[in-house]
Amino acid sequence: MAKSTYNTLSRQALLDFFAANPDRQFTADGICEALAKGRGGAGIARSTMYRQLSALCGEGLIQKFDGTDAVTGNAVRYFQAIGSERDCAHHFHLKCLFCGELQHLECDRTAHLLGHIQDEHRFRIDCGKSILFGVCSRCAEREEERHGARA
Amino acid sequence: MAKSTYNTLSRQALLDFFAANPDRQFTADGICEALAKGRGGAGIARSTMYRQLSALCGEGLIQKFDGTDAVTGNAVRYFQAIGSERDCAHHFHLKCLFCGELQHLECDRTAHLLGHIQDEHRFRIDCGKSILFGVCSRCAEREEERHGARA
DNA sequence: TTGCGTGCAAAGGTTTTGCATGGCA
DNA sequence: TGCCATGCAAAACCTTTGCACGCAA
Repeated sequence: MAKSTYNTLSRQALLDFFAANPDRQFTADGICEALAKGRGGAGIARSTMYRQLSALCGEGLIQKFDGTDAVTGNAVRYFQAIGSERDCAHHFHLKCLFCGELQHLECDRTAHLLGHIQDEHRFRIDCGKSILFGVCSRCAEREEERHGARA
Repeated sequence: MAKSTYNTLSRQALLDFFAANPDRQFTADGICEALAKGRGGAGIARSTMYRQLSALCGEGLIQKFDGTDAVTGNAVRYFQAIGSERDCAHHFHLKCLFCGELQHLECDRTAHLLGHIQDEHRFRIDCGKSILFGVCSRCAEREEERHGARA
């Protein structure tokens, strides 16, 4: 089962990084920068980064999904740890369009709706691949303050 | 309000195309090919395509979202018509990972859940930007047939 | 006539691949 | 030692931009 046979420094650095940031998502470039800083400029080459990320996805340790870079507007791939304790396959994920925060929606009513959709609408949702975008409470408040009027 | 001042052939071709395919989504490249075939090889340049798509998004006539090309695995942008009658801002969208079919989930229970998430979880979901991925009933049946056992 | 829209080509950003070298087991 | 993983550079991919020309109004 073990696909990656070698436990290299790059692999370990990535695993450590994801373990330290279980609830956040990153672009390949973002991880490169973060690791470069954390290790005093050593860093990992882009090609290695992508190859390792691809391998980790294959092993099911992280997941990848498509998105838009909030700053540049470019299409990018986001990568995020898959918590082993956390059963991300059975709850929705809410991502704030402004700050990028990812929230796990662990909620009975949502779980019930998933059952309803599967039973009545004949559609089995794959929560691990589904992300609901919107505005979190913090950013909603900030927006209201900025615009003032118009409740 | 009218952003696009000119009603050019390209613009009209795109509007016609989206009107003829309200429930499907396309990559910019896919639209280019489809138009080239439909118009006997005339077609529209890529740059024009992207500029028009961008304009139509700005006008709210179509929406764009990030995804992965099923064949190549490359990251792409999908574009889809926004039905004027249909209020896509207030219901979920289900996309089948196998056949790509997009289903509008117009359902009271789902609408209630949206209210619940906004009130209790303090998160305002933007349905127009959110797509739930999974497996539709047709493809689920097909998969069962193929694998046979394991009900 | 005015100026937006178009097409072509070149650039931009992200991700992948080839090849020689280096490191894990 | 054998083989995988790494790094560099070049390529591939999708998308955007610059510029001159054409077309809608």
